[in-house]
Amino acid sequence: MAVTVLLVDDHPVVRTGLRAVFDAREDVTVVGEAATGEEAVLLAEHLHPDVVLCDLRLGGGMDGVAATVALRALRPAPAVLILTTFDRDADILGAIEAGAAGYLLKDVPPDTIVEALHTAAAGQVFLASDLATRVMSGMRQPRPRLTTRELDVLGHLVQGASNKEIARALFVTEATIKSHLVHIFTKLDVDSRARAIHVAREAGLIREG
Amino acid sequence: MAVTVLLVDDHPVVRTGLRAVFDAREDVTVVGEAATGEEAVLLAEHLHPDVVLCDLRLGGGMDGVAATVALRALRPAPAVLILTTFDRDADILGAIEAGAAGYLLKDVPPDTIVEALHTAAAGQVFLASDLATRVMSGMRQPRPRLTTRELDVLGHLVQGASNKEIARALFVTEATIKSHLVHIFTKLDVDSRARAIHVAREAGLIREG
DNA sequence: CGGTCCCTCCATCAAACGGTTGAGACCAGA
DNA sequence: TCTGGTCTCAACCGTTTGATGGAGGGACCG
Repeated sequence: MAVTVLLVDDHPVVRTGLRAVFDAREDVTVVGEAATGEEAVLLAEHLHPDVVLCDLRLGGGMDGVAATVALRALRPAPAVLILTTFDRDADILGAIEAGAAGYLLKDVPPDTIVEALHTAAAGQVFLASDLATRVMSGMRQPRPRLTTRELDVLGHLVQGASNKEIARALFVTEATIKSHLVHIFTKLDVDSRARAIHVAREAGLIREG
Repeated sequence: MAVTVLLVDDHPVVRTGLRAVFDAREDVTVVGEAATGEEAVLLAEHLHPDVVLCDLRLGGGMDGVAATVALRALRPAPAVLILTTFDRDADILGAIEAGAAGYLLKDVPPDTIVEALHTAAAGQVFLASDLATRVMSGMRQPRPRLTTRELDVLGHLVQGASNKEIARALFVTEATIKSHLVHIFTKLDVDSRARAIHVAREAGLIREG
């Protein structure tokens, strides 16, 4: 029997391409398309697709990870398959943690996407082999958990602000910023602000990747 | 008469989508597809398309900008239209400087792509209005030109290296690094390494965007 | 050949930064 | 109630950084 799929991507061209691929096959049925995460949740609620095929970067305020969380909270919950161009470890881990049933890069051949759809519909997880090994190694060293305040400081840090400037921006003393920085450095296992900026970007702890 | 187009994108799904869009129209004819820059140049040499529709990020060693330069060197030279997801100023400026006839974001409606194809085929430049204003403002403040050595130093800088570490890595004295940094700071108009990292990323002076 | 970059290096010095220790206040959960 | 985590602040000290001003050699070019 055919797997029912909801396409979610803010690029009309990509949706058209996916629909063209699936329409040519018997074993996959596209039941709808959405351009944003909000739209995707609304449609999934009514269409009950087996799988939602979702991009990570979406137009609206809701990104792919947030959309995944919302979709998995539905009853019955569709499987969510992430299809995107970004292969940063942080993105992949974030998606898996959010409950995604798989992570695909857009440069894979169409047959692989179909294969992943069936795997996801069967309740299993599909990960490309090279990604899988990276995820496993990433699991061993879990992403550092920064507090909201520390993320505030980090946000200014990556923009090149000095301690004094961060202090002014957050309405606290420079001593407080230093204290936060000590914790940040410890959690990120670095010993300088410059390196903190680097690993923060690598770990995907900040927006605008 | 129909515009002949060569599609260049490393994502099969996107190529399929574009082909589906164009095949449904009378005024655009797809004459070929390529997944890499090298392939694109080879095909363009034989197929003589009016326009090459090209992604910025390509699989092979040649990116969209390099491919644009190579394509524009052909005789007769096809118009090159960049279609991508990245809207960083540095990418857009780089493409225009390389001789692209336009820059489109993948979230535009298909009709806009067709419109841009006709504009490019007619020898004119097509830029989305919001991008156009940014390009103009960017032209006023041209991208800073760093020497190769300065880029070496910057490369280590953005990875969080200290002056001492950069000196060791480049087999020179710390004093030399400081000297380079003074020049880098001057050119980037900053006064701290952290801010230099930030504006270097913004300006697209370093790899791995 | 002289000029202009570029790369290299030196010395000095104030300011900023990183690391440390210690501590009080608040709040949520055991 | 006490504990743990978070956020806040302070004082101290050694190191790094950035600014300043110079200098020599090599490469390229008109």
